[in-house]
Order: sequence, then structure tokens, then C-alpha cells
Amino acid sequence: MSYGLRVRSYAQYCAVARALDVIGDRWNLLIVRELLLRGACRYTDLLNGLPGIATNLLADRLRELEQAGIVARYEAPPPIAAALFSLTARGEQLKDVLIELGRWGTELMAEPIGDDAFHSHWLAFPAELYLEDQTPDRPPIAIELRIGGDTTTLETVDGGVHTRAGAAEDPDLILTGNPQAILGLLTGRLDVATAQARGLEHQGSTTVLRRLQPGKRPPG
Amino acid sequence: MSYGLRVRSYAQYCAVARALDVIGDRWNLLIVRELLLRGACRYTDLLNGLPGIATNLLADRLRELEQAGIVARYEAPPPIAAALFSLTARGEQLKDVLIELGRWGTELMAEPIGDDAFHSHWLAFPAELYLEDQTPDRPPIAIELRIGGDTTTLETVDGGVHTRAGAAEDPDLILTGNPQAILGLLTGRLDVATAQARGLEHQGSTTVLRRLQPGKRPPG
DNA sequence: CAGCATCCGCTTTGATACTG
DNA sequence: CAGTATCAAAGCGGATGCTG
Repeated sequence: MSYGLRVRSYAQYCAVARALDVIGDRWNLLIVRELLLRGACRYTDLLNGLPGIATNLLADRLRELEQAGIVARYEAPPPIAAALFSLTARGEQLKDVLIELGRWGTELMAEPIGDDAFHSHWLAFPAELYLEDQTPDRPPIAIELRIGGDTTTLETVDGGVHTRAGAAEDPDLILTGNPQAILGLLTGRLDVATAQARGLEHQGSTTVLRRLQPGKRPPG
Repeated sequence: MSYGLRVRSYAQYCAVARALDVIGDRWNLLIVRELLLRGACRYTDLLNGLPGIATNLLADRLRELEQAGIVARYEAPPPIAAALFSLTARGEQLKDVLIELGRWGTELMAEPIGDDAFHSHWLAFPAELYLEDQTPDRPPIAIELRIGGDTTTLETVDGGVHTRAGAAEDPDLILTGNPQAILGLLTGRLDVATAQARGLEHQGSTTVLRRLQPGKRPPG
């Protein structure tokens, strides 16, 4: 039982510095990302969702974030009977920080994926935040994304775009391929022909893609 | 000459993770803060503006940020004859990240200042970003802030608030005091009486303060 | 198996001293 | 002024062990 309560601080009376005192340490914002995108998680869900983190670090970070009022830990009711971690209201407010960080970082996604890990729910950031349905009055569309084993569905809702895990019921388009070809296509960085040359396959009409364009504040 | 080009990466194909690969290391965002608030800086300006940073770390970080295309280094023309650092366009885009981070962190400014360092230009963040002039049609106002030796001026412009170093010509109000009393007053967390009890002194009419209120997206 | 704690080698950081 | 050099301490990542 060693609990060294972290205290390293920038010691600057500045809002940015004080924010970084709390969430600036390695892995902290990515833990928040996972909880934001996936909702309440068990310890092992987080471990899987954060490839590369050491298990002791995750435990430490969760304690620190809990103490900072960002993460709440609670025992799940009998059916599950496990410890669950979720964001507090204060933690949810970090969403705006992550949005801006993701927007700024989207440009970096053009770099080849190399050996980077990929989880399809991470796509929710670029998709939900930067895409808009250009013709919201027409019937909604659904696009099914099949990336390395798992399937994600992208649906238009109220002029925006929503993502969820799993297959679509009656998709207008099915895209199968690697993460960067699909992301390149969705962000408009690649056209259909180029994306196909890079490993994308499709089934259905790609014209629905024209309805989804980067909105007023495009990333990069 | 030891140059170990940092490569530690989260190795995750996610926009947030890739952004943090570049600007997530300790001190990086604070260096950007300084360059954003003060414009082009010399090495020693940055060293002074970042109390607590080790000089070798600053040198390392500037190299990394330069290589990442965030900071530009150039030799100033003859009159100055020194190396200057400034943000590139890509670096300026981090402003939105810092704004959200600062907004989130403002709540933490309620904690006592303790031994934290303070530079008055750091006030520009809360003041410019969160305050609005409620009656922009009336003649502009100027408030002079005197905090621990140096003086900052706060002026209303187009319904917003602008800050600059130095004294005001004909201030409507002069506030003298410690950082947290002044910040508490400006953010509306403290009223005039309470702020006075905590060390604030004023000269002029405090009613102008009512014109400056937190805008539609208040911090915290 | 879920949820950690411990140990260990390596890297990063921080404080200080020194140099052109 | 603008850094480099040195070194101790802390943090991180990986492996493994322990407990319900």
C-alpha cells in the first residue's frame, strides 16, 4: 500500500497551468477520452482501450483523477458486480478541450498509421465533430464502416452525424478498409478513386458521401 | 552537442493521441501560451515567463516545437540582434485548445495562490476570453490593474475586453491588489466588499465593473 | 478473471554550474 | 544573452505476483 499523492505542479497562478496540473500528466486526457466515448468502463475495459499504458499507471491515474473530482468510481449493481469508472460532471466538461485537441490533431492523421493501434470508436471524434449533413431535409442516411474486424455505423441526425458500434440495419453504403483510407475519405482528404487505390472497398452508392462534408470549422 | 530527437508516442491512430504526441509533453503548452500572449520572444523572455522550467528543457522543447512546425526561430534584424521565437500559423491554431483549457482551469483559480508565481499578462486569458461588455453602445471604459509592481490596462472594445501592458491614460477605475482578489472580482466570484476584505483597493467608480460580466460560455 | 501492487531498468525531468 | 554539460531524483513502461 504505497500511496504517494502526486503533487508536481507548475506553481503558476494561471488557468492554463492549473488545468495542466490536473490533467496534463501522461495518459490522463486519453483516459478521459475513453470514458467520454464509451461511457462507464471497467478497469480492464480501460486497459484494453488504452494500448500501451502500464497497469500500475492506470491504477495511479484513476486514483488521481478520482481525487481531482474528474472520475467517479462505484460498484456496479449485482448483475455486473464489478467496479465501474465514469466521468463526473466536471470531467465531462473536458469534452470541449478534447474537441479542440482532436480538431488540431486531425491534420496529423494524414501521417501513415505505421504500427499505431486503432480502435474504431476513436473515429467518433472526427466523424461526429467535423462532419455535417449538407441536406438535412432529405431522408437520413446510414453508412456502415468495417475496419479490421469490427463494425461501426454512421448515421445522419438533425444535420449532424452520429456514430455507434455495430452494423446498420439498411445501410446506404458499406465501406470496408483500413483506418486511414476510411478517415481520408470521410474528411475529404481522399477522393473515392484514391481511397480505393489505398485499399478501400465499397458496396452501395458513394454519392451519399457528398452529403457529408466538413462543417464551418474544419480541422487542421 | 547531444541531440536525442524525442520519439515517445502513444502509438494510437487517434487525433487526440497524435495531438498529444506533439504538444502533450510537460511545458509545451505553456511555451505556446507565452508566445501567444506576448508575441515573439527571446530565449530569456521565455525563461522568465516560465518560472520553474529548467534551461536545458526549454532549449530541448524549443527544438522539438520547431521541428514539429509549431515554433519558428529567426535572427532578429540588427537593431535587436538576437534570436527570436514565435508561433507559426500552425502554432497559432493551438489558441483554441488553450482557450478551452483555460476555461476549464478557471475554476481552479479559486484555490489560494500559495507560493505560485504570477505574471500579470496571464490575466489576459480570463479577461479577454470570458468577459463581455454588457452595454457596448456606451462610451468605452478603461480599468487599470496594479498587481505586485506591474500595471495592466483593461479596455472595452466592440463588446469585448482587451488587455495590454502598461497604465491607462484616463482610467475609469484603478484596482490595486493581489492576483486572486482582482481575478475574483473580475470573474464575479467575489463582490467588491469581499474583495476589499481580501486586500483589494480601488480608486474611481466600481460601478463600471457591472458592465463587465462573464459571457455566454462562462468558465467552470 | 478483475483489479490492482511490487520490483526493476530505462528515460525524462529539474537544479545547478559552466561557456562562447 | 543564449544556451550546453552534468548529475541526482522522479516518472514511465514492462513483467510478474498477489488477492478476491
